[in-house]
Amino acid sequence: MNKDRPYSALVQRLKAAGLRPTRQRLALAKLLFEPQSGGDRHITAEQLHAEAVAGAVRVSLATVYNSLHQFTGAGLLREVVVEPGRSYFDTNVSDHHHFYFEDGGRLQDIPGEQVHLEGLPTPPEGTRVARIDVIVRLSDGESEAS
Amino acid sequence: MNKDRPYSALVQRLKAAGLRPTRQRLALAKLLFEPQSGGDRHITAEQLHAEAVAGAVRVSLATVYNSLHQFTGAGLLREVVVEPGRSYFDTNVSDHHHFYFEDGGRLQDIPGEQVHLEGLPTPPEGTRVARIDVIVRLSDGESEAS
DNA sequence: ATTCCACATTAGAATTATTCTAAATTATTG
DNA sequence: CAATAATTTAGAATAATTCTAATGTGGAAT
Ligand SMILES: [Mn+2]
Ligand SMILES: [Mn+2]
Ligand SMILES: [Zn+2]
Ligand SMILES: [Zn+2]
Repeated sequence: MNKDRPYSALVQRLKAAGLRPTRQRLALAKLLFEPQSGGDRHITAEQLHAEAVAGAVRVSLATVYNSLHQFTGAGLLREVVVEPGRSYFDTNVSDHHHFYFEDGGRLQDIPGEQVHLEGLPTPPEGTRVARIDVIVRLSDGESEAS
Repeated sequence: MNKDRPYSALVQRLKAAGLRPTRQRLALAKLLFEPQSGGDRHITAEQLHAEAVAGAVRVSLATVYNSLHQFTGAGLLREVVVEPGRSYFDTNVSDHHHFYFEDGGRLQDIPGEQVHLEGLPTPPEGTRVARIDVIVRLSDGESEAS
């Protein structure tokens, strides 16, 4: 609605996270949190950098890494590891799980409420559960008939 | 019982997997599958290489990587990814899950039977579930009182 | 508006885990 | 014992990520 201040919501979001709303962070936040094609995103640093460059945003890869980690620290993103040597950053920070398509290397959300995990042992003394990740790895091919 | 042929069981295991029982593979298999301190192992390539070297086994890091991947391909090991840039190889190839201690970077098995996962959506057409990983990430600190 | 400085960005080098290459070695077969 | 194919290996190469140290900038204070 505000064509005059198209970034004001994002500016607030960054400020609230204690991050200065710089040109680079703002542009990256826009790509991450306001995608043209709605919905949540699962993206690597390299991919985001490529998008930025394609969108005529001047930003270094180092800054993309910095920003992704800062956003993650601030709870705006979540880091998901499915393969050695590749980190995905997830704009969906709610409790949820993932399908991982092993061929294409794509992630797809599984809403957290609909999954129930039972029978997990109590965590050892002196530790607490920081997070539970469920990753359903999918490969090509029809599933077996029952 | 067989002091004469202490490796015969491992030799069979490798042969059955279509892998020549070379000195290197045998020594690595022994470290992996016959640990002094019983129980399953979660180990990185670097760690296994260090153990081998410490045990006066001459083997290159490249061969450790090769062997770990060959063992994994043969179903003798399973690869577990919990952190970007670090692969653990798991001697427990049964269906099971993991506690991950974020501070020390250690993995601990959670038996598969005792955990029940319900409400997972059906995998998309043309795909099948290759594996389901549940990783319970633990950090230091007492858990909240209820 | 100008100054100031803590915070932010950046190019490029460095690091880390892993893979590749091509030559030397070894296990098995005949 | 060859002969052959599989295996090992040192070292180079790659890929993702982090680090360094120099430069730039947002925004508070004047
Ligand atoms: Mn990270
Ligand atoms: Mn691998
Ligand atoms: Zn997600
Ligand atoms: Zn395990």
